[in-house]
Amino acid sequence: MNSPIIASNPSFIESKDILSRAISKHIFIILVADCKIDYVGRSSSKMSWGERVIMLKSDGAVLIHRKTNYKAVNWQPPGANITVSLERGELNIRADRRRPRETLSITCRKIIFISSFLLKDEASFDMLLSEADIYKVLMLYPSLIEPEFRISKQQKELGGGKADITGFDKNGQYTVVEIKRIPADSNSVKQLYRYISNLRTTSPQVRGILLAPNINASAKNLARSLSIEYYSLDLKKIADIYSKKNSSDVERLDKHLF
Amino acid sequence: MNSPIIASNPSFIESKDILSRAISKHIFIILVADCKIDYVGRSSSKMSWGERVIMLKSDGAVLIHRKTNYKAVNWQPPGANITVSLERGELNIRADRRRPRETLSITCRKIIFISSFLLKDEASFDMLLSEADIYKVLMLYPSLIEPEFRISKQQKELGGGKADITGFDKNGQYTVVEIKRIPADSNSVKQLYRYISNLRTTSPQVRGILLAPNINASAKNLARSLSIEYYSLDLKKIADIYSKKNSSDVERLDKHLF
DNA sequence: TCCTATATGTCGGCC
DNA sequence: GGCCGACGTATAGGA
Repeated sequence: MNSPIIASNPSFIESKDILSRAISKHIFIILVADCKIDYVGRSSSKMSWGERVIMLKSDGAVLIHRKTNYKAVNWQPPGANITVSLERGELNIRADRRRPRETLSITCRKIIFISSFLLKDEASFDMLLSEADIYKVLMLYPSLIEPEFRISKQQKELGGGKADITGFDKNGQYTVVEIKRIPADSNSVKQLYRYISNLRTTSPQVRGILLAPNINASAKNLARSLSIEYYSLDLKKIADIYSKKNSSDVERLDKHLF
Repeated sequence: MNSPIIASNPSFIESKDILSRAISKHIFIILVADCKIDYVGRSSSKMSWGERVIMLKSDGAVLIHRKTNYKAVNWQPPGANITVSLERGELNIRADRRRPRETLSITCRKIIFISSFLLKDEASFDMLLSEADIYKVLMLYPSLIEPEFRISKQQKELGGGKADITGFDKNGQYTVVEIKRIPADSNSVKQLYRYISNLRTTSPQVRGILLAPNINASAKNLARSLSIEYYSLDLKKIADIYSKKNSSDVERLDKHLF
């Protein structure tokens, strides 16, 4: 964090100066202002005067937050072109993007507070136990799926980069395994069913196994009616195995599979 | 905006004081801090030290923003229980919620900036031309759907409170109309197909009409193969009609249909 | 409470 | 760049 700028009740001239400079230098800006908002694009919206918190990020993202709710009331994703102007005694901030063509206009009649600064943040964001992580562990220990389960050498591309496993059960029956790291719902069942339904036209005994930490009642019923099996997945056990990856084969899997 | 509090480089003691007071009084807080984040819940994530912007809102919503991207990297929706504590020389902010059980922990080793204030904002947020708005206009002027189209007195509950219209075309053929205010995709087609597919088992000539400002190529193909018709919807025309609602029947529709 | 469908969904994959 | 599918999706509305 170097050279933060903080100004309370700045004039429009001062505000415009701070904003223009910060925007051109891709510096983070927080603004608290009495403003009105116009958005036109895929949808359109309008909001009249009120005090809101506005963030302008270094990548062009724009966020307008009201006093409640966790989502921004209006926004522009990264890459927006941000311009600032003084018009009729009001400070206007516009954020435009093409494809889709969308414009966001913030008209301020009073700047309560403005701050701009650089954020030093190089940390990685680690989502723990992703579906891909579970996949890696199961690939290493197929018996976690089912005793004597053998994984097919050729992993079918089941669409959309999904981390699913195909193989053969102890009776040699071809089996498709779908992994979820969150409770399975009827979509999970339907998805697995889509995968195996055409396989079943030629060999009806193809098994579909859904592995998830949990399943809701309707999904369970749907699975039963579609002859899809559900087994609960012990995420803690998987996490324990995964956490020992330092000296283990998970690293090799990382290299070879991803 | 009354009595805003702004502090640069506050001590932990001072910060905790400001935070505790603001949280108990449900006052908006913006915090810029060098912090690390732990989230455990439906998923889990971890992020080590870095400078981020944190918002604590009056309704219990918590947002952690990094220097880029328009979405918060971690968050807690409204209703979270927020607690602040000093532990081992670090300031910890926890936001917990039940159902689903989720905890978000923000550990700060340096507070760069803290500000708390009330936001005066009573404005309404107006989303213009919703699907329901289009529905109202088409209910008033069925010929916009198709010349001589007659709307069925009994609107079928087609599921999920959908703003869809059923009626009869100029040949007396039963027709289901699905309205989209954004470009139609294959989901739109599939949805309409689900509605009419069982109707078609008894009367195969039932028509399905998809009305949208636009349609993508794959959806168009899917529609053709499922014998669903697509017609483009002139949103501008609809908006023009809708905007004249003051003295018109749209108001009556508002009262009677919603 | 659960289920369903929408969303300015966003995001990331692959083609 | 577009299409497709998952997401800590969130969110609203009905059963």
